[in-house]
Amino acid sequence: MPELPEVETMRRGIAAVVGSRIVEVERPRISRRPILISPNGAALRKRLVGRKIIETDRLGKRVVVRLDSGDSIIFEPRMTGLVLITDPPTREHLRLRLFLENTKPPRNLELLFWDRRGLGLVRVVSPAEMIERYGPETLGTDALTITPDELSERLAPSRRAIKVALLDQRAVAGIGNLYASEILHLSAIHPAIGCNRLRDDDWRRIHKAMRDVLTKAIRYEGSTLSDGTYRNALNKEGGYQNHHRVYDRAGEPCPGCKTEIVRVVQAQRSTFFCPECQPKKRR
DNA sequence: CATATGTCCTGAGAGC
DNA sequence: TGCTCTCAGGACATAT
Repeated sequence: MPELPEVETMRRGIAAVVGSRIVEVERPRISRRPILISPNGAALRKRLVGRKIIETDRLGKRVVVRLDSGDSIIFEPRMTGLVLITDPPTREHLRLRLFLENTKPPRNLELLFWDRRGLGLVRVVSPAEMIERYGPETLGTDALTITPDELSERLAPSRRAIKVALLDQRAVAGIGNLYASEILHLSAIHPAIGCNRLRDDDWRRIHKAMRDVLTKAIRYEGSTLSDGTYRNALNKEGGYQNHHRVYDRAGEPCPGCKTEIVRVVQAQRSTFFCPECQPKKRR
């Protein structure tokens, strides 16, 4: 579930690791199928041990930790992954531990990757591999920096439903299933309308709603859903779930007009919307 | 080329 | 109570 707000919260939460040096790498033994960590074993240790962390960043839904060697560590949480600097939710699903040392307090820290379902991954990439895998040819412009014009240029030619198109990371990076529904409700756009049927004014509303929803969700440190999986870097719940307008609220009243919120399935994913505030036909 | 569908995974919750 | 089944959706592979 971690989308842009959750991943940005993780990134901010690990700020204390900047300036520290990696002194040891541990891959805890797990009684289930291991996640992908690339490279692995001695090669991983060689790329990381002795390296200093100079910066943290975010690329769409991935956390980036930049090293003084020029390499970057990419943490990709996918569904249930977490990047933490404190005790993880359980010992059982701890996937990677980086032991850190700093010249100033906190002197000793750990940078952890925890993942219950194990769909996430960790990758150490060179500058060239960084561009190849996550450059502008592969990954779209970040949802927080894209301009209204670029958003419509990238999406408007498509015949896909707007909700499905917003999930395409090659077009715009960072939006997932939860925030796509929230953004379209705030924009008053029906989720099944084809992108090529939207007008300039629609794109401007979508762009504004996208910024408003994502920045507010970051302010509340993301959404921890009923399964309780998502946590910030200190293993604390987010708060934005209490501000969801439609997501996972089928049958409840729309916050705008009190009509019952509807759940439909698009591209095998749940979409939530208000049939009154987000009409399919517009006059 | 654009778009659609299948796949991985765990654990919560439903239904019997 | 305890079993089986379904579902949640990140990114990517494969199919149409």
